[in-house]
Amino acid sequence: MTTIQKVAKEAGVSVATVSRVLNKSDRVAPKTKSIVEETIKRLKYQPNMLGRNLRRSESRMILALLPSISNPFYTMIIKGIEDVARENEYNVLLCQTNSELERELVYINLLKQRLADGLISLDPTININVLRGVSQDYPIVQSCEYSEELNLPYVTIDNFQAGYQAVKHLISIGKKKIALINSDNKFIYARLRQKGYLKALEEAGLGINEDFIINGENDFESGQKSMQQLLARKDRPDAVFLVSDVLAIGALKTIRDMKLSVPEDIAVVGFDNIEFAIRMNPALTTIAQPMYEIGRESCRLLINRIVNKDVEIEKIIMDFELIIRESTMKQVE
Amino acid sequence: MTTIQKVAKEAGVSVATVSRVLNKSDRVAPKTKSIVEETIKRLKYQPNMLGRNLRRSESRMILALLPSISNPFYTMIIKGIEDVARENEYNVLLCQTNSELERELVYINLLKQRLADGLISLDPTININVLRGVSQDYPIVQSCEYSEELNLPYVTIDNFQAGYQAVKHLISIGKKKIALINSDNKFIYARLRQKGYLKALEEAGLGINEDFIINGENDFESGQKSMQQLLARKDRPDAVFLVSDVLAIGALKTIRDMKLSVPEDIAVVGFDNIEFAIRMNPALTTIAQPMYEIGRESCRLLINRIVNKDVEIEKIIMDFELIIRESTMKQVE
DNA sequence: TTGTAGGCGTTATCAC
DNA sequence: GTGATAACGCCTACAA
Repeated sequence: MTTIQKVAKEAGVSVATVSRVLNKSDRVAPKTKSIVEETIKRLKYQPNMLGRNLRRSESRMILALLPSISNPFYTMIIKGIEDVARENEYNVLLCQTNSELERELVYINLLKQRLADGLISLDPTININVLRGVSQDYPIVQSCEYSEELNLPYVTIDNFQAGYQAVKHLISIGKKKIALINSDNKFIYARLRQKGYLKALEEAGLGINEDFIINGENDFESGQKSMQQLLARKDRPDAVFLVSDVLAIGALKTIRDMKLSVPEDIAVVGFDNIEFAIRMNPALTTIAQPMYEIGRESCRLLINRIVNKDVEIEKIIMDFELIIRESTMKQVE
Repeated sequence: MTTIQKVAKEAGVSVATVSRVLNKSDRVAPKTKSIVEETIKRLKYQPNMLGRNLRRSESRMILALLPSISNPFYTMIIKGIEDVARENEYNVLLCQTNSELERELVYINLLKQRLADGLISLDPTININVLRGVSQDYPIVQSCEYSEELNLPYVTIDNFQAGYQAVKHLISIGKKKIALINSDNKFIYARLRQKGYLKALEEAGLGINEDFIINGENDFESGQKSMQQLLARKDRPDAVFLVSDVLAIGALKTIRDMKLSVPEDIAVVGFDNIEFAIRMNPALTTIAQPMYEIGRESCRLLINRIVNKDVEIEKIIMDFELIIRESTMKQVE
């Protein structure tokens, strides 16, 4: 293996000089510099990051904790995180927790073992007290899902407003019996979107039917099942707001199986605007979050904190957008 | 920060002893051991992996090179890789190359910089000669996509047989004008599946129409466009085999837009059996690969090679399965 | 401008 | 069974 020692010897200089050339910081004579650079190239020398990392006491690795990369919701967020990381010469370790506490702890240990410099939490099942403890010692940023109790930076959208707008839209196209298929209320986004849903109904003078609110997992399966449950009722809803496109895609399958039509029998609004949303049959009305930007901002905040532990704690609210498609529109024949 | 030194001092032993306890390899007196363990717990000591990695000259990090995690095709493969990695105390860095050479090179540099111990290549756009050069110095395994020229371990399925079976199925349901929407022929899987397609047609005495074979990108967009191209023809096909479900989903959208029915007007067979396939309208007939197992095997081979550079070069062919669904079946009303 | 040398935290080879 | 101590490869005062 070519080490900095060999380069130094070969170039007839000290390791310090080679190191200076490598880190282009210090002043080094142009002539010496070119000799060293030539030698580096000739010996195909690449610095051993294991040595550098130990010396600098950093890993230049960022953790992104998420339940599963299979959820298309995370795709663009991850891309945003990775882009900013790369711009700042960090690598990103995607940590699939499968929402299991045990896995989360394994990854959080990477921080303690110095294998990662910071962590972006995208969906914590973790005990809030554990997170609080860790966040005192290591840089942590919350993305999308967050806890106000923790005084940590986060990036999110106004989920209350988003839920409110989604349901207002359904009301505006004449729907009166609007159901909500939500994920677990342990999530702050779930609680906020539900609040928005309730506010919109109240404002429109539509009564609230508790049976029209269903909480469950956030996957296809659950979307299908929850929809079945709603459609089995005598007084079935004429519209449904689902807190994710994945849920909505599951629901669309159920609706199709029951030979009902969208949006005539049931209008459907999803959330996230994942790639598939526009390709569904019918194309899905949904709330678009600026996922790429959310990812970028999250990573920016984290790196700020890694570089300067005492930087101001930013809390960023991004804009969202309601995208109206076939699932709430009369089809043009 | 708690270091091994502090633990040693606190426990009244030498760092060597603490290290022995940590690595549970060497014999150490039960009494000493328990004192050290107690001290470790009390001081909440966690070994600094930066130090260990430098000393051991390993990073315990595995690279998985793939174009994009957004392609659901990779989801279960990645899970398989990660599971085996974790079982062997490795971490996996998912490297999205976006099929750009430049990015691939960045990640391959991580090997040279000792930040990774090995690499699983899932879709190389990289120059074969570059890969050959790297593979002499570092452990590399090819997964799904591979090059026979490189004498490297790989895990894949019999893509020729798979293409052959898919098209035979279409023939068996009475289709005669069968098109192929393929990805780029630079991929070995693309060439093999095409060969299978041709063989099935020839065997059935169906002529080959060059215009029925379309090569393009492997994404929704391309599936949509290629299908448009086929349906614009006067003698349009009555069936199409697409080399990925993602392409097929795009194609289904086009077919729907044109108000044609599946499978009556056009039967559709995809490839990969991604999660969405069964949830499409109509549900998609497809070839299922044992993706999770492919991932596991790939990682197993890689770790074998990391541990022992001179281990036998295994080449593993896994089984596939044709899954018949609505897109090639008369709908039961 | 350049070189010397200490140390980052760990493991592993010697002695004892 | 245990303890010194020398690496691993790099960076960075401090000297020169």
